[in-house]
Amino acid sequence: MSIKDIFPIEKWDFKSQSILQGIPPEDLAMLTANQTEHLYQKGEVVFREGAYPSGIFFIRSGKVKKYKVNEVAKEHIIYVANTGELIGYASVLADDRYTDSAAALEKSVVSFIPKEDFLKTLQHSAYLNRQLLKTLSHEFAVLANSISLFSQKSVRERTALQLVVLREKYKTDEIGLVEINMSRDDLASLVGTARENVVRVLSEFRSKGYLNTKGRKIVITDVTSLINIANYH
Amino acid sequence: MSIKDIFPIEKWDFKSQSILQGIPPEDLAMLTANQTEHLYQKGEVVFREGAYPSGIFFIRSGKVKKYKVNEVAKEHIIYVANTGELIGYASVLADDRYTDSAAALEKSVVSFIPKEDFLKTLQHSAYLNRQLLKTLSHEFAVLANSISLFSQKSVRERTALQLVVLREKYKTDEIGLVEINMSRDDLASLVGTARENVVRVLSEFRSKGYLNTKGRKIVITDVTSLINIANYH
DNA sequence: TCTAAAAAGTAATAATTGTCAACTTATTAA
DNA sequence: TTAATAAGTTGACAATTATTACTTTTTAGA
Repeated sequence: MSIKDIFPIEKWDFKSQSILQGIPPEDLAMLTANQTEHLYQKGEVVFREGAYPSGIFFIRSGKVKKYKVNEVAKEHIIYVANTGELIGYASVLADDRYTDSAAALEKSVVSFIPKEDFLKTLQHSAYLNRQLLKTLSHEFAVLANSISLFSQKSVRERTALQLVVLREKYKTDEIGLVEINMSRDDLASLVGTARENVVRVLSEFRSKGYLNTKGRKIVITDVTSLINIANYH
Repeated sequence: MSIKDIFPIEKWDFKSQSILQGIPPEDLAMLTANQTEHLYQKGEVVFREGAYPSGIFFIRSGKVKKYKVNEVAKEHIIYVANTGELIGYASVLADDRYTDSAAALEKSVVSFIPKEDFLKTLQHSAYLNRQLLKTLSHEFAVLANSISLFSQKSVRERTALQLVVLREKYKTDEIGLVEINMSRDDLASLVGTARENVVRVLSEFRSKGYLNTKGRKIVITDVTSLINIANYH
């Protein structure tokens, strides 16, 4: 049984991978003509909120957090972008500054595509246009889900849900046990609460046998129970 | 002094008005060829989450709330759409069911444009494509702001902020005092808390001279103080 | 492999928010 | 106009969440 039968993962995942999948080769060539590749260390910033976008980013490997920082320097993670996803493009399209920051959650390889190439390709490629509209609309729905998550669920429920979502994101090709490798601080700012609360909830889940932890690593052993706690009908 | 000098209203407002503004006449003609108009009474539902979209909606007059309903039938308002805004189009573009519901907050006139006309116009109009991409990207940023609002601000701060935003939405053409005419239940589900909490915060603001209330109507007399409470730097 | 430094985990307590009950003020329809 | 109904308001209290202070474990570098 796949998790998709019991949990609507698509409500929480952007799948911007699809943007470049199936793109006509000549459009892709135009888009990637001047791309550059860069290795980001864990914690390294890809772009910062408020800066003017000079291009878009494609995650070749690794994971990147998208987050906002408040007045007292506390982070709030809006989304965890995975290998194959495109980030930073909405700000280019809105002709606005970056509205959030992005930083590598683990060692990641990211390609940079200059704004000019992106916009030029957009003028030529009906396919890219269509895919962007479709993807953005979906991402919009995902964010709307996140908002009601915050306004209507408890810390315990939100933690359970984010763990289920993270488990999907940390899955590797080989089927087997999934290790979620994320600091408690990052997990807390994803759930939207204090680190202590996340730790407490994790302890409870551990004691009930839903998961194991080893240092920062989390292995979920009973997804079904977590899905029930997240209360998704 | 305009409010724009002290408060970034664009961070909280979709401005999807711009989608149809400046559209070439022939594109507009194609889009609106088969539109129908309908008067919605206060509270009447325009579309419901989970339904398959058959078209998009243009608000000719009035205000429409976009909301989600949870398992215990509690509403959460994601956004208040105003006269001139387009709604329901993201679901058509994502080729998905409606991901939220829409209902009139006051007597409203709404035009319906069939999905086929919308998609056909989209294939012909580079302008519409560009505007939609730009608008969706901006709306995405607005939702991201709402998420951090929830995760990082108290009920009191959120209430202050939503009042400032609502004041802009309830402004009429004539300059003068603005009456926010919204039920406490709707205001509470916009702020994301219980009705009682919103009432309490309103009482405090009233006693401090930031606003007056008369029944459900709210008149803000000191926006600056509210902006300071919302803590927007 | 040893050892600081960083991160994870725990407990107690304070602050905020949610819920219930009672009551007052508006609104609506007979 | 008035009775009935709905909506708004207030207070008390319970539940949840944040904060502070601290111990234990893990990690990364010498």
